[in-house]
Amino acid sequence: MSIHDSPFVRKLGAYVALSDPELALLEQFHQNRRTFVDGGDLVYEGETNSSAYILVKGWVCSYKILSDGSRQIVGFQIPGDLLGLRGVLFRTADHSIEPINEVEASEVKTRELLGAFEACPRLATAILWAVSTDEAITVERLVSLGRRDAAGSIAHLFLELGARLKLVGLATGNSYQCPLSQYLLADALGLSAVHVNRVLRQLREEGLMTFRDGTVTFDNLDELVALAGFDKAYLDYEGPMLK
Amino acid sequence: MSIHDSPFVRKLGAYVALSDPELALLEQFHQNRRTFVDGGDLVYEGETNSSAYILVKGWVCSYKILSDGSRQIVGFQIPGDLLGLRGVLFRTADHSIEPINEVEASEVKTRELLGAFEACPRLATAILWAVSTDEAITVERLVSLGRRDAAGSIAHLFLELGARLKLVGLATGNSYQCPLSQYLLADALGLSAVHVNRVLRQLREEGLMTFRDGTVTFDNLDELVALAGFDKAYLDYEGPMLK
DNA sequence: CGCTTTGTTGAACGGGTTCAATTCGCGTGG
DNA sequence: CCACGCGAATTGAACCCGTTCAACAAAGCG
Repeated sequence: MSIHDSPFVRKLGAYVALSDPELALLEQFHQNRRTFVDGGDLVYEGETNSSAYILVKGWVCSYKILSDGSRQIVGFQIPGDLLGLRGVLFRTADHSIEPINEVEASEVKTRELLGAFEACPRLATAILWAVSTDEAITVERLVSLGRRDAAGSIAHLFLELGARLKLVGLATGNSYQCPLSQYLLADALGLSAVHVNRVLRQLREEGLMTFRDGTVTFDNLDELVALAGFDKAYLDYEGPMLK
Repeated sequence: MSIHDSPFVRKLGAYVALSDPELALLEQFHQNRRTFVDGGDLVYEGETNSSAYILVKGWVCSYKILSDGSRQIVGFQIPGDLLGLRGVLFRTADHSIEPINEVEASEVKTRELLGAFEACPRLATAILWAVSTDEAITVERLVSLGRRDAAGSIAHLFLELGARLKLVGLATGNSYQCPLSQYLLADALGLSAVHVNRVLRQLREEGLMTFRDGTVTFDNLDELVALAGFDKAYLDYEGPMLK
């Protein structure tokens, strides 16, 4: 399997044209493959000198635990995403990262990553683009928490995940496999699991979308997009922007 | 006035040791100084080929308008912050940027910025660090919207702003000047202005903090920090990390 | 086969919204 | 100098979206 098959490498290449030495460095990043399952987090909040990971297979979520014991999920990551970068850049991880299903990820240690930035600063430029996409996603989630109601917020999240999965070739048409539980959704949406359940039923009964047995189906895409105020522009990229 | 006096340059230098050519490029960035007042946004959502700005004086907010007319403020920026980077990287701005008081900012045009990334990729590395700090701030705001109650959320925002102002030398001790209206606070916190007003009164009457006539005062810092679950670690940086 | 996790539904409660009215400071024009 | 208008702050009362508590069903698993 070639390095070019990695969704992560293809993503970076879409932002910045990559030279051979840069591709070689990225190949290095993929050497240390690890597997994670339920129970063992990839990164723990507060951990120092945590590694970054390139997610190859499966889903993870990034989250924070509050002093009252409640939890806020900051985002979900899917194959091709880079995890735990802030933990490397700032020496201490400001959030935990938990596998949602069976996960395979390439570990990139602090020294490797910073060394790569020294050797090929253009790589850092490409990663700047990737991080900016992540930030756009985080901002949309923030808007959902602040100003969208529960139905709009849920619809927006499923539309976002669908669009992101399509970009890495893991979804086609109007449905996709989704390993999230209603509890995970609740912690991501700032809602209770009970209410997530009710709103999912409502969306299903209104013929907008169905989430059942790990499968999301968009039954009426146009109305769902209108309800969520969803505009996929923030996820798309066309490149390379830097030759 | 030397280029080293710019809070923005000092911040980047704290992440990555900057060479003379890199400092010269940053000096270029400061050539095109502009002034903004109430009514004219620096960047409009949907605008193509918008510029980036280095904020020199005054405060701005980044926001999005939803289809129902409501607004979500994504963040506040203060002197030393870089604005509108995503609008440059992705050709289209995904949010608007509005001046809150009288603002001075150095405009950095798309070509300048991308040209600088070509010429000095280490600059992009430094900006990657800056963007990651911004993302950490956005994530904390997301946590507030999702899981903190109104009082905790308000307290957290004021503590965050105080800590950020201290880092650029615009606050000392237990108080600072704050140009935000209760309407701006409401749009940032996902609350109504009415409720912001009530919670501010409650915080004042409980002796925790006072926000009046444009001045924030922390009357009981310890209890306020506890109420907000505030940990300033995500704002601090010690560098340079890359020599 | 019992135990745990996830999903489902009902009923009562509550934090925050909405609507509405009042006050206060301040700039502007007559 | 004062009347007027306007944005921001303030407060009360009714309402509602989402929470909490509680019970039960269904599925997976040792």
